[in-house]
Amino acid sequence: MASLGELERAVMDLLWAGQQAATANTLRDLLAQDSAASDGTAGHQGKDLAVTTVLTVLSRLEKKGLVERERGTRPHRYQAVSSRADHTAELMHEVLGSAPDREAVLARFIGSVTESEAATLRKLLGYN
Amino acid sequence: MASLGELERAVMDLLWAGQQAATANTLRDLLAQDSAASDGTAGHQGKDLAVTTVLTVLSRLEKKGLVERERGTRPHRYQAVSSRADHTAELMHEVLGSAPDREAVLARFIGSVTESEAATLRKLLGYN
DNA sequence: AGAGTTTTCTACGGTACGTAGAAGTCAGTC
DNA sequence: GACTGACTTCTACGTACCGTAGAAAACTCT
Repeated sequence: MASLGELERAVMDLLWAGQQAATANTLRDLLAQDSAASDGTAGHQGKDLAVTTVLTVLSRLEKKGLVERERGTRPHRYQAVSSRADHTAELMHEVLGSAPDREAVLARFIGSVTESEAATLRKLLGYN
Repeated sequence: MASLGELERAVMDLLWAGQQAATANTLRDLLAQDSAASDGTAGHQGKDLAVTTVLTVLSRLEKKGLVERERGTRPHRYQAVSSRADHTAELMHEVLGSAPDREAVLARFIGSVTESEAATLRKLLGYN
């Protein structure tokens, strides 16, 4: 229960990128900017969104436990509950846990890892 | 683009478990059996499905590239395109690739790995 | 109290999935 | 070669999720 839609994902990316809590308006502006990056690399594409749209998405993300909001300040400020790295790692564990034969999965996983990733892993596992 | 619904997942689990290609009828029977396993561990739960339901799901899985069917034999026979381990590992890579800071993700991932998993990983990465 | 800002409520269209009946196709029989 | 039974395809409906946003309510500041 943790899959994200395209816009939800875009919002999370912004929250993860900026380390500070942001308001819905700020996020809407950032989304507009991003979509204006029409350099072909694409990404999200599209016209400016209504603030209510952003707020709806933020509410949904809050319900999913990915986002936290400060209700004290008047323009509520939103921030990611956990870092992107943490979230992604957790997701990876979820995927790994979805199979009964974890060892086999890890074997395949390692089999197609890049050399630099392998190096990172060796370093991380080294001391022990 | 690879998330599965509950029934789709149950069908894939059966195809992954049985190493042989199976017909829709066989799968329907297996699903009925599984759901009868009312030992509280739950899992999928539910009454017998219509064969057409199973066929629809199989078609969708085929379109997603997860399942392959032999059209030659009359009761078509279905089988998983790749093993569960392969599929799961691929998913893990997808998740890992969804973040720009892979190193950081791997660090968190390794941080919360069980000891036996860590051992497996060390073994797999050892020779090099 | 009034005006502007912000949030909540409600809602609609699209897509995915569980579910299955109706209709079409195929293989073997009389 | 037409008929029957098995199998497959087509079509469809209900639910849930997501993008999207207007309408209404709540709040703040003057």
